[in-house]
Amino acid sequence: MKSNCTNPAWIGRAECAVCDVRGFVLFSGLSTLELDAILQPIDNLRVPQNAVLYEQDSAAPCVYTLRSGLIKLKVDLPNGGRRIVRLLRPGDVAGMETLVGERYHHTAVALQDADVCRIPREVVLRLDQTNPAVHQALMRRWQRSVDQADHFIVALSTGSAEARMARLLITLGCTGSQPDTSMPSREDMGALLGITTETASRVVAEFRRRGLIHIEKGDCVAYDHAGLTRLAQG
Amino acid sequence: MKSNCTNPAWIGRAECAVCDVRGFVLFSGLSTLELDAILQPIDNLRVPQNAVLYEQDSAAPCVYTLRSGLIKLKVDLPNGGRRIVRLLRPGDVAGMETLVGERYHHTAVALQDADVCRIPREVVLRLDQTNPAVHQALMRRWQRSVDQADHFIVALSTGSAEARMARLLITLGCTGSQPDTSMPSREDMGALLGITTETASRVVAEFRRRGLIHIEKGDCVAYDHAGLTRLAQG
DNA sequence: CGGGAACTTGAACGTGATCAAGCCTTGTGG
DNA sequence: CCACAAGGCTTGATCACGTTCAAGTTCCCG
Repeated sequence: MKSNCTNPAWIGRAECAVCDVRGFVLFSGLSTLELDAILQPIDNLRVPQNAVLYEQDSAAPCVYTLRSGLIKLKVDLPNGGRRIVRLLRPGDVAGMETLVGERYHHTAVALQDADVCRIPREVVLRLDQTNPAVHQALMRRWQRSVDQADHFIVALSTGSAEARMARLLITLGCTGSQPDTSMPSREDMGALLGITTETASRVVAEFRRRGLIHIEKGDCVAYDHAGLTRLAQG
Repeated sequence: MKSNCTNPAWIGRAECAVCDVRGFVLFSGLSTLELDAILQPIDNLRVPQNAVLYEQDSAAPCVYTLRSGLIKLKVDLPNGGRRIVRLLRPGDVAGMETLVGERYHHTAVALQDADVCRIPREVVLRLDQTNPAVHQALMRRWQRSVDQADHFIVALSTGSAEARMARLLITLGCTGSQPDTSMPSREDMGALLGITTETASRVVAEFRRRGLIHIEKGDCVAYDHAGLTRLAQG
């Protein structure tokens, strides 16, 4: 991880003003001038795949906005297992619990190389109080977290393994941009859906045989979206 | 349901100032004077058991604070089933999605007779902008929703039926006050845990045989808290 | 090319779903 | 006050699905 925003010599600083997430992230309501004023304490970090962004129950001084990549929030279970409770994509915010509490509620790990901005709690709180647009954006983010959590309950923790997997693939595809998406490991899929790694593997294999998905080199897939939607029903 | 706060003749209006939830609900930061000024558009409702407070996807003009009782938020599944995604207790807020959106995301139904205050979106938004304490309270409520949703994923949708049921009973017991708590129907338990009504019934019966719980007249239980905790592990 | 991790596959087992009765409680009308 | 109907709860028998444990296999990286 390297830091940028706090380095006065970093010419990339200006990039924040044109940052491609700027339009839909926390500070979208700020003028370039305002933006510049608060950039000082903000760090831009690269989080390599599988790196831990923060650990559950550790002190939580900062929130993070995701500029690119994919991040999972997981919870460690008493019996040694783990459960993934959220997937964050570009534009999402991680660690908002710092705004009303002391510690992180999850462990955040990059599923794909990620690019994040680290923002001290105080900066967000101050902006939240002074700038209505930021405040509005913050409320939206919070509601978004709730919606995503609900989606995990309703879509990814309900019904047969087959139905859950279909819904997961559809959810991943919703990233929008490309028609194909990179796939998490079978182990992560298991932790996402509340099933074992083996079952995840079997279901994916079966989907492949039926021609519902197609795995190219590496980890990308193309869908028979209609067929998956049918399976997702239950 | 009868209305109170909007009725000028309602002497109970003063009760809001001494309302027992006042200390830990949205408006805890307001003076009695401020409180009085905003009371006008607020309705106090009684929601009988099994009554619907609001319907999923319907227009959402208001948020509701729960003063007493128990409310479930459920989602209807494409295949006809339903899944309960949250349980609200006194002090919780329902329908916060109205603050950033147009429609309710769940159907809210009273599990026990409930007493709620209905507050128009505009009132909350205005207070949120003008009163820092209200704003702070709102953020806490939002985070609380997220935490509760996470709990449903991690505790109530993970592991064997037995473990889930144990965690549910512990969660219900956490209401705190009495040592015994009223139990939801077997059907609701199923919808809470993502299992069938029959399995819910079997597990409860088995718990009873083992002396882990005890069901008195009506729908109240007393726990062997230690034993349940052991089962909850996995 | 070799070693390791992730993935795949198989066979046996166990848990929960399903379908189908029966039972108990509650409320209603004769 | 009893009888009966209705809905929720319980229980049983069977079956399917997912877990578990144990090999293989493939892929990737050094």
